[in-house]
Amino acid sequence: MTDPELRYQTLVEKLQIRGSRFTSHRLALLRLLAVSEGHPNAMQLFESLRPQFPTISLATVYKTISLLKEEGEVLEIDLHNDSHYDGNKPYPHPHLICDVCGIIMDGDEIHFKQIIHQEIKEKFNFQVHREQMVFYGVCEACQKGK
Amino acid sequence: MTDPELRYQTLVEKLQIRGSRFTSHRLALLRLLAVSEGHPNAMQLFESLRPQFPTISLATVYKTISLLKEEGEVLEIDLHNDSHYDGNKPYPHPHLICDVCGIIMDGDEIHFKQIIHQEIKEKFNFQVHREQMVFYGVCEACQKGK
DNA sequence: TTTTGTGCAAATTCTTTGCAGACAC
DNA sequence: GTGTCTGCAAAGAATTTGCACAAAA
Repeated sequence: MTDPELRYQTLVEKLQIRGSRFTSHRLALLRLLAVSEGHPNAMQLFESLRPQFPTISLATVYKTISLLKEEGEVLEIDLHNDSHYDGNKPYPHPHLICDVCGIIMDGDEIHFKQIIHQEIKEKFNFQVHREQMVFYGVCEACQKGK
Repeated sequence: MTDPELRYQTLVEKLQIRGSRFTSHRLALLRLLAVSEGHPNAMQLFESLRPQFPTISLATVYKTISLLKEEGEVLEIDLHNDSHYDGNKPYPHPHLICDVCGIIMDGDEIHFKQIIHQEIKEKFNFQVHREQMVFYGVCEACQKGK
């Protein structure tokens, strides 16, 4: 687990190098993305920031996310007609999505990645650069009927 | 590999049982989905059918796909703002997408599925019902510079 | 003061929906 | 005949874009 403050600094530095400027809205969004353990979509980020920044717009959220994606500092998770973002762990990793409560969990402790890439290389002679794995099912809490 | 004609019959039967009716447009779409080795999206299906059925509409394509999804006879692949469909192998299976030529290939001969589900069960106590795995990279043909 | 970021609204893209007429059965 | 399917056009939802103004450096 990355230290959130450290992660925030990284995001700031990446944009600094790029020559980007820092508005209060943008800094707040960076912090939110750096800290967030969840996997918000653009609307959720927008709604999270709105109480503190009532004039912020959804377009600004998209535009800043777009910068961070270019820098490889935000991972986009393509779900059905809905993109979610992970600014905390920007490298591809599996996600577990509960059909009952909708939670999106990280499955980054799963260690089959090398094996799979190897198998794909051998069977299909296909060179994997990145992957997106989403597992749908029922999370522990929902199984226990909470 | 399923026999395309057999697969077509299965799709027809599924809709028959359901009490659906068969227009020429719908039958042609079923055949296209059953036969297709590729992974077309709605627009591509629409364009494939249009030469033979100039009056067909995109809405009809979506509506019939929707029926087949309900019957579990079409697999939807959620890509970035773009859904592709597999009516040939409707069960979840990995896909390999070439960043160069854009081809979507089946990776259904990859045998790590049981292992992964087991690992997810053990590590997260998460019960997997279905999954979507997409691997992006460079296909054999494009590696060879064709 | 120059360049980039912002909010707004309009435009895009993909998909769904409502409806009157067409067609399957 | 009657109930479903169709094409069309409009509506929705997520995302992008153009632009004049605001703010950063």
